[in-house]
Amino acid sequence: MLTVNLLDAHLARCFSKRHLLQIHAQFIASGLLADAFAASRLLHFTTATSLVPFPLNHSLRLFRLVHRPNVFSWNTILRAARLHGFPHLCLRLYASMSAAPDAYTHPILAATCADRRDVDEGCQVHCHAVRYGFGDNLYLRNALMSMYSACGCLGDARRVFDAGPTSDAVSWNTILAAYVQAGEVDQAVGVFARMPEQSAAAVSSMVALFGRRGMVDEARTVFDGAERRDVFTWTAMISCFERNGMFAEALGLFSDMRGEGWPVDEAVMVSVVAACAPSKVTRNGEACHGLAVRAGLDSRVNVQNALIHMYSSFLDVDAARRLFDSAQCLDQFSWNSIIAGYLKNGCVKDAKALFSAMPDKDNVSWTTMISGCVQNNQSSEALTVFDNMQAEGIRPDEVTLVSVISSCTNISSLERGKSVHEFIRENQYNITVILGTSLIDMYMKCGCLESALEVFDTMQERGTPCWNAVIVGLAMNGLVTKSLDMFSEMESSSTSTPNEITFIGVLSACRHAGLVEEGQHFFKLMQHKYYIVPNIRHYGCMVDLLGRAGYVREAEELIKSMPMSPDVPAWGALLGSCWKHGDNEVGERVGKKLVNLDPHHDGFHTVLSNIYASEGMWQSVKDLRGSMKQRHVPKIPGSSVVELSQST
DNA sequence: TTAGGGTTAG
Repeated sequence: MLTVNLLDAHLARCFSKRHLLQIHAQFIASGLLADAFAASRLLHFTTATSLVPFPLNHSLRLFRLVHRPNVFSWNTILRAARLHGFPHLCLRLYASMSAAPDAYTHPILAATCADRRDVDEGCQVHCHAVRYGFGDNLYLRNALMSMYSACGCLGDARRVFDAGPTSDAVSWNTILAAYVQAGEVDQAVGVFARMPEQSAAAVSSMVALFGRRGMVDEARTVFDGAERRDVFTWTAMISCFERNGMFAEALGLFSDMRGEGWPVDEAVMVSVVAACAPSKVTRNGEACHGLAVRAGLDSRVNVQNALIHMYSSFLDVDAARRLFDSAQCLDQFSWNSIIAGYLKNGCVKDAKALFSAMPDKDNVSWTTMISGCVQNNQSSEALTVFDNMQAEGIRPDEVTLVSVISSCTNISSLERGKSVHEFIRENQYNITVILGTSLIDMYMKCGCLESALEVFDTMQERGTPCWNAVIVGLAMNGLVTKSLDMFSEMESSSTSTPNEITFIGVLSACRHAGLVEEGQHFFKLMQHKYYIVPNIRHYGCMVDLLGRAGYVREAEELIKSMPMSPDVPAWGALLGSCWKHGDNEVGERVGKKLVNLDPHHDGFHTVLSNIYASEGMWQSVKDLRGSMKQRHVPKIPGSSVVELSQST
């Protein structure tokens, strides 16, 4: 005769399907089905077993045979339905419950509503639980918080958190996760600071949140001050460095992590491989690949994908392709990465072949093709791909539209640009900083200043790139005063800080209008107020500005003081100015320099020979003429030199 | 019983 004790003993030794079915048979034969407690024991075992192919079906069949299932059995079957991927069954089962729910019942139901993101049913569960008197139960409140946050109702989650008499570690981690997932930095920071115990999970998610928002210092502070760290925490910090362009720091921290004896897992490997990708030195990346192989992680699809991306960045698309071809498992990332790899390496044909062969093209796949065409100077083709994307019914996102708009800019198609802008308005896209910037840039380059400024005026969030597009665009269109006014406005706005591109804009505005004093003022301002080290383009602008205005000696001084070697356009601009202003002494020095720098450029030979001619140095003229490729060059060389000087 | 953390492609 089977008793409950005997049943438990059997179940503890049950390792085969055959044995389980024997237990079942005896269970039914001995009439234990009428014993709600015994039934609950068997039911509990069957829901979790892998001995039968469909344990839920198996359990449901058994459940229906039980005479009067107790609430434990009901909870067991509800939990099983949820865990086996049938959350929608749960509320139907709940509605037919023959036993009164207990404190365990509603948390399970709340979790199923969270799984299905169904806040209406979640609310009903909440009401039921309160009506049964479980409103203050901590487990219930934690489950409800999670449900509300999964459904995007952060306010409700917070109300549940604040309303209860007590909260535990789960409550704190849940409300923190709610804010982190929603990207609510301020709220997350507040909760994190008040947490009685900052778990490794909490630290990891804060570091990751700061990392996503570009707040590297804040992430570092939390990481350094953490009492508890685990592999997740290290990965979050490494990834934070990686995604914010601090690749050396990422690799350095990985080295520290290994030095402390932490194991290397898949996720950290992915981040580290990603940190190796942008380097021109391939040694670190190859070492990481070796490490992945030794750790047995190189066959993981995510590591494979990161490696495909890395070898593509090393311009070794063949190595990337070998990994792609030999992978046992490919996912969306694999396809998108290898296609991006071909495009980065200029192989548009190969990219297209893979693109048409790939099984599911998502938004990223299409965007990869569009931006790849743009990178490879095939902007018209990019627009064709965009048309096909829309014909396939795939919704472009802001990143897609940025590439599409830049195609319009590249082919100077105001008409298409306007229609894309119209599409953006009709579909109520959020004009993000990058999207707004590309629209402004498009209108500016097409000469539609009004439309450009209209976009700028209607933007909610104006980042530095938008201001730059306006300042540079106005300067480019000859509206120098307006451009400089916008710069002042930018300086007085608290949200954006000028960067090196801003100063390229203002300096070229000054050059355009011959504003020497203003140019010198801005050149000092960028260095002393904003601590921006001038780059070769800033120097180029200043040299040209000074030279054109006749300050040839000052321009020469500046060019000599450059910390980097001046490029041909900078020297060329100065040579043009020397000729224009008749400073043959400087002109000769600069001309000689240029003839050495670029021996095939006949224009420089011509200017220099003209300088020699005007000084009556006929032998030097003859020598120069001998080294020129073309015999009949125009005598007055201004045009070619001027052209060069405009290259900024 | 309940909840929670890190990773890759445009």
